[in-house]
Amino acid sequence: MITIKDIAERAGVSYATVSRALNSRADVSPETRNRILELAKELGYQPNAIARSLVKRKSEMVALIVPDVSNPFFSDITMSVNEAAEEAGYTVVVCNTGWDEKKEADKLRIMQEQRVDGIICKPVNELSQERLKEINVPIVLFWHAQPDDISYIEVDHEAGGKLAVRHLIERGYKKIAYLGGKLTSQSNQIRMDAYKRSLIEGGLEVREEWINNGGFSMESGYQRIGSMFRLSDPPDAVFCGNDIIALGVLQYARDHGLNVPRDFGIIGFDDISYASLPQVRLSTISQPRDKLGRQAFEALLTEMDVYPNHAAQKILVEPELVVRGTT
Amino acid sequence: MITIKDIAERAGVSYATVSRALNSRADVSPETRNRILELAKELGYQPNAIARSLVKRKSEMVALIVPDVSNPFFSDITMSVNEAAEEAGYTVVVCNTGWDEKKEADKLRIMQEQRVDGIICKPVNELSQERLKEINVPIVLFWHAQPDDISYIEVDHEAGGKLAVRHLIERGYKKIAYLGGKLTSQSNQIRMDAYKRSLIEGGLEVREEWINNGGFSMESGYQRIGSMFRLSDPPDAVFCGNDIIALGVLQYARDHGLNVPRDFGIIGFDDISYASLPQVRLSTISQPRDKLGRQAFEALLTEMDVYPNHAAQKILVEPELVVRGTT
DNA sequence: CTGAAAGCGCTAACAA
DNA sequence: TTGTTAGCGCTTTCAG
Repeated sequence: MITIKDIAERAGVSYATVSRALNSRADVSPETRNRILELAKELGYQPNAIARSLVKRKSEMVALIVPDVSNPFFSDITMSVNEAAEEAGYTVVVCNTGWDEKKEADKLRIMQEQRVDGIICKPVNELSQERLKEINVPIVLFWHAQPDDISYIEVDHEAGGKLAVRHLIERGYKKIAYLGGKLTSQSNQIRMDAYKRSLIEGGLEVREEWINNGGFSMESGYQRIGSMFRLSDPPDAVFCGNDIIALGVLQYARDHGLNVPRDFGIIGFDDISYASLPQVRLSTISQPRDKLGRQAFEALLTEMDVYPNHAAQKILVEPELVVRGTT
Repeated sequence: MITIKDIAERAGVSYATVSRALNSRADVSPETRNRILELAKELGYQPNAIARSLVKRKSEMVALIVPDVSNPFFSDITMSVNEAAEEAGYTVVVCNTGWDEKKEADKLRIMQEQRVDGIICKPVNELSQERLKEINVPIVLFWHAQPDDISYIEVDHEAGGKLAVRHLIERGYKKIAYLGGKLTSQSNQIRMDAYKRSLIEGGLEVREEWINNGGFSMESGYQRIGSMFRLSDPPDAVFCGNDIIALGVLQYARDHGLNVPRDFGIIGFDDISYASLPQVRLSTISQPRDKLGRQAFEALLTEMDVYPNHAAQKILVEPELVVRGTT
């Protein structure tokens, strides 16, 4: 591997001069500059970013830590964060926690050891105060974070929940169920609360047996709606905590000959790409992933700017109702 | 940020000793070892991976360069590479090229400057000899690479193409079209050749107007099958270069009241997760993404082992026919 | 405009 | 078992 010293030797200058030329600083004579640049190209010189990072104390890398890259929602987010980062000259390290808090802690640690300049993270559960204390790097969360000094960005789940339930009510459904994700998920909580409130506002009853929280998977949705249909008084519509769950429900409906949306209404949350597929056409609450990703990165940028102070940005992105075939 | 020197000072030892203790090397007395470890924890010491990388000339990072992370196929690959890498103690940097060769070249360069220990790459097009020369890092490609000294892993597209077309013929379709991806894509070429050969073997005619190559998107599939249906003699089945294209075709069929599979047969390639969705049920050729990802990383590991020599692994993964509702 | 020299934080000989 | 020392490849004062 060839270094600036090699170039310096051949050019007959000190390696400090090479460094200056390569970084196109003004205080180098055009002649030596060009000579060095040519030599660098000729020798196939590749700057060592590691060495540079060490002295500059900046890696030009940011970490994106998500629970599941293969989940379309997060892969869209990954995409848009990547785009924004690239424009700003940053490289993104994508980490997968697999919804495992231990792994999450590991990734958080590893990324700090790698001295990334900042972290964007969708935590599995709420990050404890201790864990937050341990993080001494600019960070932006996809989460309704409580601490004042932490920046977050999120969709307005409250508004989203209302949107969904009101829509169901307008469509004439009377027995609306909620099939949520993990109970520990705060956004799930918020959606569920909005669900309950909207039900009451709409003059409908809140029935505990129509509320169920569990995994964020198709299988889980399939299973859980199945149990609900075995109730003596089953629901006639369901608001799902995310589209994946809704897809499971749709599959169940299909397998059991239910007519959607006539006999049973389904609305999801997220608007993942599946949702718009032919013969899926899931009604849902759209989270604008491109906006989320971009804004998250921009928030991180300003956070990095003011670090170690905090910009404390609290960004709430408005969701949107998308009506398709299942309601 | 606290360093080993800080710890050394407090512990009253040289910082070399601290380094030894922290790396749990044998030649440190248990007492000093424990003292140092405690001190490190107490001070919240976080090793600087950058500094370590600089001296060890290893970053414990590998790059995964793909055209589109948000494409379910690649996000699955990303997932499985990630898993395998993690088990081996590596961190994965995921890069997105957006099917843009210029960007690809950039990413390749940047990753080398970051001194990743290895690269797994799905090139947009075939990498030129020059470009290959410029890469002085262990690399594994998702591609039928020609050079003897380059390792690659790929699905056996030839076998996949045969599988698809033979299946269509068995089902009784007589006028089978091919809707491929970019003509410059070698795997697309191979599938198309297999398509033609299988047609001939099956006693069917190869008609140029039933062959069309274009973008790997739903929109593209939708548009292109539309043009084909406007032919005076349209096809009665189509083998699509990937599932995304097939999804576009399915949408077209649905929008135009075609009965699939009775009037028109559709088979895709990849078996992305959409394919198994309720009311999609796309017949397809499955590429085992978990296996692809894992094996790619393992190949990279042995490649890194023997570097700068080459292991020259040529791995062909067998695809599988998955029959669902569209054929 | 250029060179000398001091580090960035760490590992790894080589001595002691 | 521990300390001393020389770097890894680069940026950045500070002189000249």
